[in-house]
Amino acid sequence: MALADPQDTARRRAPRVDAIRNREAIVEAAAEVLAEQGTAVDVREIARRGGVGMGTLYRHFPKKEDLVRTVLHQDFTRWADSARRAAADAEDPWAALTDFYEQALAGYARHRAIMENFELTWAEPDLDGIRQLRLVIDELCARAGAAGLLRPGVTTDDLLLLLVSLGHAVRITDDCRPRMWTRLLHISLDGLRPDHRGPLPDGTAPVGRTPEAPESPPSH
Amino acid sequence: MALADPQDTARRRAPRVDAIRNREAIVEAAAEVLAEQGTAVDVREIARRGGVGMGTLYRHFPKKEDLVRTVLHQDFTRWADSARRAAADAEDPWAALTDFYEQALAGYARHRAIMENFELTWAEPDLDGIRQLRLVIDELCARAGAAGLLRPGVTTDDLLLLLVSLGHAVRITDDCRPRMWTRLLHISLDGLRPDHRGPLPDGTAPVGRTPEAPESPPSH
Amino acid sequence: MALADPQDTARRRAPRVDAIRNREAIVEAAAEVLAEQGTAVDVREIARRGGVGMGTLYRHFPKKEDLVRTVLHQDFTRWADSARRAAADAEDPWAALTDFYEQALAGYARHRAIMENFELTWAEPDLDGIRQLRLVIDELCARAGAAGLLRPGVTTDDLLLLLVSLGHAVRITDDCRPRMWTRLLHISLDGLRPDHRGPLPDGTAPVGRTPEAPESPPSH
Amino acid sequence: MALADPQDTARRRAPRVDAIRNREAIVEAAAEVLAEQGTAVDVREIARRGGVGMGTLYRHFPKKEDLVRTVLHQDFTRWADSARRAAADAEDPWAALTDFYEQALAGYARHRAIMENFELTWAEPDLDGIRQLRLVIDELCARAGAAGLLRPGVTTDDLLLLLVSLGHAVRITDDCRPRMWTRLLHISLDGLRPDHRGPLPDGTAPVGRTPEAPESPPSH
DNA sequence: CATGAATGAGGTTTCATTCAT
DNA sequence: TATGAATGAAACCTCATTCAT
Repeated sequence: MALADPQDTARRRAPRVDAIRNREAIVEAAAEVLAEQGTAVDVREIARRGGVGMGTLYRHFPKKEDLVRTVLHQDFTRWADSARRAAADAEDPWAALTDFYEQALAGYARHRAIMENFELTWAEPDLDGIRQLRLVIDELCARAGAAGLLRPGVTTDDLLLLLVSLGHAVRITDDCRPRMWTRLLHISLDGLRPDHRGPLPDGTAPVGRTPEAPESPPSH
Repeated sequence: MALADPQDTARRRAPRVDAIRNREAIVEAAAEVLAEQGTAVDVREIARRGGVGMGTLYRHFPKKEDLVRTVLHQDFTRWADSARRAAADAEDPWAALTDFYEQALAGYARHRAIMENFELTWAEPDLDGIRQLRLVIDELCARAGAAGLLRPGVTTDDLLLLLVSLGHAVRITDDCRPRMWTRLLHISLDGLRPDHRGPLPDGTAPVGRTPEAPESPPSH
Repeated sequence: MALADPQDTARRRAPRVDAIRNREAIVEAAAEVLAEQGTAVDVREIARRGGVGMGTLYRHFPKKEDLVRTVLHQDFTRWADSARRAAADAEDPWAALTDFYEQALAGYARHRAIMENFELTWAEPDLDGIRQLRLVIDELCARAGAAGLLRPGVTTDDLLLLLVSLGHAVRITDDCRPRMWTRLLHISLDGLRPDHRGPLPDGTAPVGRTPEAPESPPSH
Repeated sequence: MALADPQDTARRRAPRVDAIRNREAIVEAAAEVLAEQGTAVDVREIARRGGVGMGTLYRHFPKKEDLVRTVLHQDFTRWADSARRAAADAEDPWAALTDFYEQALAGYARHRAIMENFELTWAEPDLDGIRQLRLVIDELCARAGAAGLLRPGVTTDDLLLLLVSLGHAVRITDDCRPRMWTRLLHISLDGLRPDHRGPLPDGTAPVGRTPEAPESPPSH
């Protein structure tokens, strides 16, 4: 049995060695290109970089979106995994949280496709890869909250939105002012500290002072 | 010279007047469309709404980007103007600052093209319209700082980046969770308060705890 | 007024001269190609024969189907018109009917796209061009029936189906046995003569002798 | 020879037996799919339903057309056989003929590929399967003719073309007006009756009244 | 000078056929 | 020998930009 198995699987798997290599090459190439250029890339560019023909690509991923989803799922998952590990290593819940942001922003904020699709978190909340990341944040939030290190009322959604928001900041400043975003992160994290006991708005009322004549956007 | 010119053009009244009207119609239509749909919009849609032909549009703006820049310049300028007025009306420097954010985010964050192109603030810092907005923020920053209402070390750039960053948050949550962003604004503004005396990073060193193995993004 | 009009229209129409010429060239090329090859043709072939670029074609006809419909409408209409004229010229109702079939089959049965789309007569009965043709047949049917020259119970639908059916016969024999179909037409028309008083089935019951074990098609 | 061969292959059992089984599986699957969807079907669908790989399929049938021909040959043959049997059972020559049409149209007219390729009867007259069907019709024709039940001059080709022609009628009406075609069959069969003594055209001259200006098709 | 028609490269997807395993 | 992955030429359609009128 133990002997037969390798052969048996070999028989079945023989043709697949190439396919698997190709699939991986495609996914890898796509991950590269999607990170660099976002989801608007030409599928041919992916095929070219993966060293495969269009047909091969479309055999593995019948629609461009399938490929994009696969890559995003993979990258989100990797991200979530490494974040989980880092959280486990952290000294205290607050350090876990700050490390998470630092590493997320230093690492994944350049991934155009990830950042592009992060916004779907609210519009289409169950994109599978994002869910995993949300779980990580959920836990970070709970731990810091339980330890009394987090401003009361802060939710996972708040932390997630902060992440996306800062991710955008990273992307737009990264070329010219490489770590300028760390200042913003610092500020935001301080705003999350528990010594701010002022209640957060419920997401329905305006913040700060209500403007009497809420300056409207250009009339167009 | 200064005398002859107006007369000369006045004599052939039609061209200049029409041209100006057309130019304005184009810019107005473009402002509308760019606010709604962002820079990816079809140029023909702009020409159609402006009631002019493609040729006219391209005579005034040889490249799509020229038109986009013009519109953004205008809209940034208008924004800066209204923000300046609002700042003058505010009771105190802190209220001026919070009002500015609230109104900016409630109003201009829906302007797709503005938000899309805000990122050029750092990549291409002299987009003229943005400079004006920056001046307004500069003043808000200075006033709040002088009144001791702002955390030490906060710069105009920080406030600008916060604006862009929150603008992104608005855009991605606006459809599903209309005012969720107010919570993030609250948090960030609290982080800007002067009771946070911890120094901000200089934009070169990592924030929080230095990660020993700064988890890198996917190797691509 | 009479003077102004030409100028006025000229002002508006000037640019269109080309467009109209192109549109006509496209339709003409499409008519050719569709007649020859049916609706499966490559759009580029049409553009090439029309001497225009793809963009021009798609400006006039945003979808391939729009172009196909336009051509079919035009060709069906022409057909219906000429058939109406021919019917008016015919000596008697029977001659009108036989002439119609003869001419239809000699002329339009080679038009692949027309024949392809004829089958939609029942599936999608209101394709506009076909309706006109149906009216012609309706009249032929009524006249012949009123003159007692047509077998009782024959309907427009019967005549239309006969036309499509024989059209198919024409297409498949045309290359090798050019006018073989005339024999079938002869036979069918004789079957339509009023001396056949046997009632036609109502389109629900089997014809001839009911097969005890109605030989089924291959079990697949 | 007859003895050695089976033994020889039996010794290396796998190749021949498998090959035959595969070939049959392919043909069967193809018959199914071709009947359902016509010749435009994707080859992979056939391989999938047959449970074989593309390579196997292409080993047996180097071109898609080879497979199509094989299937059509088989299906035509089966059809011819069952038709022959039915003809033998029929009470009289006329019943044999009408039964043949009724059954053919009720059964095989839904076989998309058969109907599609029936047209090759004249273009490529020696497709072997069709020849067999032709023989059946030949006999039906001869028997009915000999019994004086058929209009003089009617040929096997006429009957064959009628079959194809009505088959087309079946296909295009089957979905919406399931048995409408029986009326057309009735009419055509009546036109074949011997009381129509009018000579049939020889397939070269126009039928009915000669149109003075034989309305030509669109000038293309 | 205004018009809007024309251009054609470029994007995604399908499928008959070949070829490495 | 069987497998099914790989190939790549089309096919349809869009849109920034140019050019004849």
